[in-house]
Amino acid sequence: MATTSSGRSSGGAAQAPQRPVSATTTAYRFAKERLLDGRFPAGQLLSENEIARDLGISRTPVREAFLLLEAEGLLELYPRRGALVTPISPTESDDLLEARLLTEGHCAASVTAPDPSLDLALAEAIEAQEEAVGGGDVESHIFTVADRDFHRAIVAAHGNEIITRQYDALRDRQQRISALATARSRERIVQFIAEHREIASALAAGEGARARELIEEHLRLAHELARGARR
Amino acid sequence: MATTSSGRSSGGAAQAPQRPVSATTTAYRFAKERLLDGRFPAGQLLSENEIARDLGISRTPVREAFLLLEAEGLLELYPRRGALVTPISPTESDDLLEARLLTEGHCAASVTAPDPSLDLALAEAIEAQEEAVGGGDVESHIFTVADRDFHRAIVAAHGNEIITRQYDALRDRQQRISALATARSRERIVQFIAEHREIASALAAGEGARARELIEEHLRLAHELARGARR
DNA sequence: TGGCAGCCGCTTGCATGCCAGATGTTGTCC
DNA sequence: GGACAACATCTGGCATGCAAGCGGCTGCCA
Repeated sequence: MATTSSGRSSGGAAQAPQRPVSATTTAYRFAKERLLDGRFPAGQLLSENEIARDLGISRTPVREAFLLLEAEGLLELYPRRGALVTPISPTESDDLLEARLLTEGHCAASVTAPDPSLDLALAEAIEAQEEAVGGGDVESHIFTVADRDFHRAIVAAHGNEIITRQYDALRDRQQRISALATARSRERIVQFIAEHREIASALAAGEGARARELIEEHLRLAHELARGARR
Repeated sequence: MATTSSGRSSGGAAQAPQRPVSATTTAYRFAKERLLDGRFPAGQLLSENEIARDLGISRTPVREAFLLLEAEGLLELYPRRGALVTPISPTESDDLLEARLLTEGHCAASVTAPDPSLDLALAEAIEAQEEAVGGGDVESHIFTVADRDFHRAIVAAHGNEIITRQYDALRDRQQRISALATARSRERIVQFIAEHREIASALAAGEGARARELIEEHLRLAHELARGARR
């Protein structure tokens, strides 16, 4: 129950038996990281050859990674032409917001009694965010990761694996969009954290319905801010 | 807007420029079809070689198809061991029901005014089901396909591509489960069609909230029946 | 008879090579 | 000068080959 992301997890290393990491996984992580943080910008054409060369592996595993990324909607493969970084559709951001509202709202609302392990996960995520802010680390990944963890914990606590998996895919896509635009002012971040606290305490009280409302507000606000920043 | 399924569509052929169909796609369709209809039963170990031989292609495209199917949750790849047809978890059926209730209910409820093109799609699906029943064709795919079309139309009409895509994945997984068990008595099918009619007319009247209730009832009933049949 | 070591055959992982489709370019002709 | 045809060169699609991990079988030994 600890994988961060879908499929070939990149995070949550732990100290597994240290399998040498397959070349396919290497290529997958390499490309996905760049797709999500914007180093491979939407509309760019990628070539298997180039990435294979960069990584010192053959085209085969790169090709496999591309296939996976296409299935996730991050890449579009055009036969004998190349791999296009999926353009961000005008409605994508709205569509994602809707899907998140639906999913997170549902999962939050299903909380009707305190759940200590959820509370713990939320507390940890909040703490991580505060540390990031305290350290002036507003730009780093830390904040983003902790934000994901916070929201993911709510969904995961609901215990529906299928929904959780689909939710992870949503976050991946969203991360790519927000990489474009997120104007992270310190005040906003502080406010986000405050909202997280409120949400967490509603859940700790077993008040799922209230948590749902707070989450919806929170997500909408973030959405509006991002939209503003993108313009 | 006509693809039936996710990714490398298997249905909805239409008469595209008749691209020769890539070997990867061939392998993908071949395996997916068998995964969904139960000819590759849960727990079975598949081998790239065998399928490649059967299809008269090399292992490479088969391997790529397997990767895609793993991403869809239909297969689990174990390094150097083989591909295991994902076992059906005890909660999978419940999880799917919940996800469908959430998604379909949401999309249906969003209908607040009549939508002629939705009405048409629903009518067509209902008609196809009746034809199937009339022809005594209760066991055939026709009924299943039309059922999918009916429910999918409601989700697709909502216009959120991301949600629609995820919904398709849900249906794929569900099809695999119901292939196991669906006891199709004629009376039940007739009843299902009647319920479809009710849902369609609620939507035609722009009464999304009512349609939602009907859908929820409808799905729960089907779930219960399937559960009973599976025991 | 029970346990264990070594082997054999299975599997996939991945590199490589060949080929065909697609595109941009150049040279020619009007 | 503009249009078109042939070419050069890029791309990926897929077959093939080799190596290495893993499991089960066999045969030895206690």
